[in-house]
Amino acid sequence: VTGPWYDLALCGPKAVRAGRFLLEPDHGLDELPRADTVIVPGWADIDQEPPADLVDAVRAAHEAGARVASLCTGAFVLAAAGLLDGRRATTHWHVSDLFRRMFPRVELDPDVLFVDDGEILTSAGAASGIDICLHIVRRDHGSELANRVARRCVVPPLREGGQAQYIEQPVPEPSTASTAATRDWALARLGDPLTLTDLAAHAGMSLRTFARRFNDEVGLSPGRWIVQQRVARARHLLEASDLSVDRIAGEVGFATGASLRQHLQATIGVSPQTYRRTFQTTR
DNA sequence: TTTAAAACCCGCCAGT
DNA sequence: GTACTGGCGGGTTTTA
Repeated sequence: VTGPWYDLALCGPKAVRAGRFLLEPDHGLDELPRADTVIVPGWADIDQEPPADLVDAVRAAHEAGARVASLCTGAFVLAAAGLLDGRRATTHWHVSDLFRRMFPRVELDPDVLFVDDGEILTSAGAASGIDICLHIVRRDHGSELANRVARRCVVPPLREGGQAQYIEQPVPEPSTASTAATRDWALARLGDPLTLTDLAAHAGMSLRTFARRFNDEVGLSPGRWIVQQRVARARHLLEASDLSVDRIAGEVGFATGASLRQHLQATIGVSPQTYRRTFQTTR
């Protein structure tokens, strides 16, 4: 199957400078309501009102039935247009406090890479714009094509975890960031059954404290982290080995092949066989 | 595929 | 009062 799958146009009121580049729009803002999908990129002057003509054009596009997505601080434009009122949304974690003050009616989730609320989508900091665009491709054309696009761009088909793992932790003192040793320990025996109780015992903490520290330091719960590590290792084995799916499942610590299938389906939306066919180097 | 048991997660709260 | 710990309940997810 070959493209083009989308017809891309850059729309804006005038040429804009983005760092050292000058972006020359193909169309004015009056073209926006004719689009199927409108993507609003990061907005520089977030503490000022976005231009009224831009806000109006985005609102008009939405009313005309367009799907509207924002990248990074582009969420401020969507919010100013009222499109996010009462909806879940996200933006760059660094500006989440300001965003909350300016748009209290938006249900802001600063912990995710992107939010898909049907016809309105918002994404977090710069690189998560790639995640949301891949997500849109996946929605429109399926996982297999999305994965091929990801592969072509040399990015992961789907990143796990939220923004929290990228936020600087105020006090990650090596001696006190003490789930790190337990994470190494767990990775070394990922193929064995590992329970939260085992991990907490290794760290010398109660279940509750271990889970809480882990969340603070990693941005994921222990259980999710373990599954994510197992899936990552399984993906590697699917790409690089000829082992059977059941064998790989056992190898990375899933009790059954069914379990691996289910988690792979949940994280990247494909079966192990499909994944292998897409990513295994030709032999 | 379905299902019951086990494990996990997280808000809540009392104790230090 | 504040910061942290850790047990509990029960809703959710995962396993077998």
